[in-house]
Amino acid sequence: MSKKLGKLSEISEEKIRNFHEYTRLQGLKTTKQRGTILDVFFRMKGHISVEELYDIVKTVNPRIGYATVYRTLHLLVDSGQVEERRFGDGMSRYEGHSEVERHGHMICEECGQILEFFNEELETLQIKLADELEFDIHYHRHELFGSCMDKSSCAKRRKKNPKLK
Amino acid sequence: MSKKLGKLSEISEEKIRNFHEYTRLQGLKTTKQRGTILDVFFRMKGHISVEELYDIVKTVNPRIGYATVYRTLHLLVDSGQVEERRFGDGMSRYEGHSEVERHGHMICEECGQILEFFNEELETLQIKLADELEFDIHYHRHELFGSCMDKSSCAKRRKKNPKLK
DNA sequence: ATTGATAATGAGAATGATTATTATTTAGCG
DNA sequence: CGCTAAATAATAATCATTCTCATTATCAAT
Repeated sequence: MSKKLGKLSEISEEKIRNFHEYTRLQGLKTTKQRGTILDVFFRMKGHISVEELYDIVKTVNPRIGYATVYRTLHLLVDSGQVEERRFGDGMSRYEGHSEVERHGHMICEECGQILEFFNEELETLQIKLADELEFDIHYHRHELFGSCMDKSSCAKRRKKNPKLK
Repeated sequence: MSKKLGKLSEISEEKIRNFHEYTRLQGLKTTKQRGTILDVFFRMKGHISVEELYDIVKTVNPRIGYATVYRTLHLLVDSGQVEERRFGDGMSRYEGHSEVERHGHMICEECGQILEFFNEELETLQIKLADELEFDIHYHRHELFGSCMDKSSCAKRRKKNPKLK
């Protein structure tokens, strides 16, 4: 953390506090590496892959290893501050937070762009359906695959998601 | 296909016909191996992993290789007769058909049991939301993770999904 | 501040699902 | 039958992720 980074958002700071609270309760230790990884992660936005995160972490502290990034990300998920997502490109992506707590994604198969959506009615409906089958929802994943029809964006972003079929 | 297998359901037979129609149109060939794999696949139910399918295919014709199972499954997906799903256990699963065309899944984190659900209202809502963001849906994935609260089932099936956290 | 117990790290090896390669076999068609 | 492209089997390669283990760091108790 020798390098200076910009300011963190209010919500990110809270998530970092929650994370530390979690590790403390679990009897885990506070390390510089985790600090760096959290700092970098919560300054990024969108749906971040391990590689993307690792690449930036490297620029802050080149001695941090891949495994540590993985481990920290898992801890972040376990602590409930971050969610793990798997779209179709073969790797996990993590998102720290969003404007809305529970939301779905629309994934453009042309360019890989990811849009988020939220609808109260949808949430209610989900709970109703789960109740009918006596199922208790912890979290959900709602993904719509299709075309975003945003020509300029499609062309631009395709390159960044070559694996997306 | 030397081994005799039970009868195929009406819908499975149709899917097999559709598959052959697809391969014919694509100029692809009909092989014994694919025949065997289809026969076995459509007699299985639920959300089938490549390994599960391969294990049974082996008992019918031990000379069939892993790669052929993968290739055939991909063809089945391409032909639109089968859907590929990825839940959280690290491998793809395939489902041939369901009572309902478009449906979601409730996945029990305790035991790995997968329930299916369908709701017309949900479908309509999805389309409405997509329209608002000018998004054209090709297919969707709607998964609710939680607990099925089916004690006996939970205990029984946990063994089969050791990876499920 | 030092120690001791234990968690964390880093580097690289290992894993496991999936894909690619390649030599050989087979289907489909004249 | 005989040709040609596609398919197969076996195996190597790939790639994200996890594990191993020797070393280092944290932190509570001394």
